[in-house]
Amino acid sequence: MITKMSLEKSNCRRLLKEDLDKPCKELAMYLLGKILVRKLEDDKILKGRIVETESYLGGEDKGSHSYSGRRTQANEPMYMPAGTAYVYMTYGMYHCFNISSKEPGAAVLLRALEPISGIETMQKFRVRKVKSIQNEIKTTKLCDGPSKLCISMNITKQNLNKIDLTDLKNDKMWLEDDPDIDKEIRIVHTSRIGIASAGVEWTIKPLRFYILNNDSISKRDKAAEEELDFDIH
DNA sequence: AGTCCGATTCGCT
DNA sequence: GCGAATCGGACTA
Repeated sequence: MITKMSLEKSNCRRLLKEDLDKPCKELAMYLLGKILVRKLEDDKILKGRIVETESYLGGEDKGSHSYSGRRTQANEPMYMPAGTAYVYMTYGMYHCFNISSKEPGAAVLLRALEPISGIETMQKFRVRKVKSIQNEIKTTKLCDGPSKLCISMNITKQNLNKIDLTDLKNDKMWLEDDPDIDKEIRIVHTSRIGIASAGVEWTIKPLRFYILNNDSISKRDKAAEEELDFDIH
């Protein structure tokens, strides 16, 4: 019994400040394959493997909330130390969850997770409010979007904005190494989603990253995937 | 105090 | 593929 516990512990190393203290783009790629762990009020544990991320740089990045140095109460977490949660509300009803990077004003948006555990609980959070459709959501569709993953893992601004994911005293949400990660994963680099108003130049920059052939991706880019194949063969 | 809009999702066509 | 839902907060005056 004791053996099993220590085994689990060594397999699931919690990520620390030094692990996340990386430049934004580097952090976005580093986070792929890592496990996001959420502990609910009732001690239920939810886990999902990070499979899609986006970098939002500071300063010159027209797609970023911190474009041209904009700094407000709402985007303050983008300027906080690496590993800080930046949760904001969008469209008046959804949340997006970011992790701040080493550079002030730059953060990584989590766009998709592959559900690992607590899937029944995620289903409950995702239950539709409309009565007409009540069929179960496919597991791969539970967290295949930035706001869907927030709903599934009960991530809200009120809950978790500004928490330090690397603080060992924080038991609400943190990151872990994935003991089961496939070492052969290939990363697709492509354009970001939903920032058309930032203009083409900043939309087409390859600042979105996802794990090739994963079923929980929000939006595949077949052209970029073929390019990747070409590069490798 | 008023306006404008979004790093989205969902249901329907 | 399209339009509606829905509201906090930045920005303008």
